[in-house]
Amino acid sequence: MSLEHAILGLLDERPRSGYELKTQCFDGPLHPLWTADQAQIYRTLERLKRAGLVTATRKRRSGRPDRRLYELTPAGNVALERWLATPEEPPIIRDPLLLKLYFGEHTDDEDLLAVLRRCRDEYQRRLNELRDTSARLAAERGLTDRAAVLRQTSVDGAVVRARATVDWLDDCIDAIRAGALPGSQRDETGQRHLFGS
Amino acid sequence: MSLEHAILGLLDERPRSGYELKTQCFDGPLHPLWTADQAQIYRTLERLKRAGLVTATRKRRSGRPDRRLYELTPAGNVALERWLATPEEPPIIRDPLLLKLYFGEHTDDEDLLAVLRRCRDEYQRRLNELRDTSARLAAERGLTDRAAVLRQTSVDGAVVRARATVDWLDDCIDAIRAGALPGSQRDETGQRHLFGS
DNA sequence: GTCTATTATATGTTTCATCATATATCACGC
DNA sequence: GCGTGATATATGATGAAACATATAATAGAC
Repeated sequence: MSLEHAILGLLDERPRSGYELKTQCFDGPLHPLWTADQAQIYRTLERLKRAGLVTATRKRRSGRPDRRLYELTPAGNVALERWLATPEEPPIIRDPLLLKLYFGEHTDDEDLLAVLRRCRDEYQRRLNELRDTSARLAAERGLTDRAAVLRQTSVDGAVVRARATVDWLDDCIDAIRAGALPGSQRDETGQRHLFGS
Repeated sequence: MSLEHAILGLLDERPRSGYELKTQCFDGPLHPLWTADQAQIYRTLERLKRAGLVTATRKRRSGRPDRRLYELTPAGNVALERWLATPEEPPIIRDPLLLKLYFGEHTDDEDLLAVLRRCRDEYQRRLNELRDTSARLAAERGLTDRAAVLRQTSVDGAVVRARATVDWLDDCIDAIRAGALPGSQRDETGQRHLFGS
């Protein structure tokens, strides 16, 4: 499971608590790349501990509730490195938006546009978030820092997809607004189309 | 759930059996957009039947085992149209490849390249599959056919992402091969980098 | 002193997806 | 007549993710 290894990667930097993993990592710089539920994080930490890949130590702190600091064991480090060097199939993407277009024959232009615009705005929001993350990584980094360059590369991978999607959605929206869909209210003649001609 | 509605969309064209949905649809033209396990299809059909959105009739056929033909009820049609016109959040994407780059500080260049190339090849394979699907849709369609244009648009949405991803991976692979990563065996000086300068 | 927000961890339930496996009919080759 | 492959449906087990809820300590406001 990838979440396990994401957590191992984060603990490889330094020991952290479940709370810190959630609030400082998965809700922070990692958010546009991988999100995780709080419940899932604690259960995964427990599982990693049972597997001997991390150890936990309870820390008492004045002024705050106790917390459990997790850190990598040598076995955890090995598991992380092995996972990092192992090629993997890219994930299967299931996007309801594509289905709504695919089956959209009887949906009218206005409804289609509403569906497309909502997705466009959300992809734009994610793109902005990715750019923020990228800027923050750039600010932290030294130019000879392998880790920082790889992080930017990783964020960049998410950026190119988000940008391609926003551009495609903009094209779709413009075309439909121009009445390019056959059978639309704006296309009584059937002469103009999204594709071809 | 989107699978439910994908099935409603397919049954809206014509009545089909579970087997046909699997072999002719989800393993066919729909494959690059949405895949579904056989077990999941039959269980979803059962659920749609219990919800009154489809009806099933057992068909005896000489030379073949019996099959159950499912068709939309009026309620099923309403549910489909309502879903189609409802905007929805785009899915959260969790891509292990991005994590492997993000945490790749201690991975050496050769291992990184192997990971990237494997993903590149698989995205290229998917891109080819999408182009086949697109070509088959284009061959079937009349130019004034709203359904056909929307299907091509939908496939096109998947195409632009796959292409953007392949291009990005090509850039990454070329850069690493050129020794652009700080700390790599090929970059003893630390002077050349993937980003900046 | 009580209420609220923050910090911190934990458990129960449900849904979706995958995998494995079971079962049955029929065509066809041999 | 026996195995094999295609057609066809179904169930059990498991895992990943989401959502809700519970609990508890402390700080600070009022």
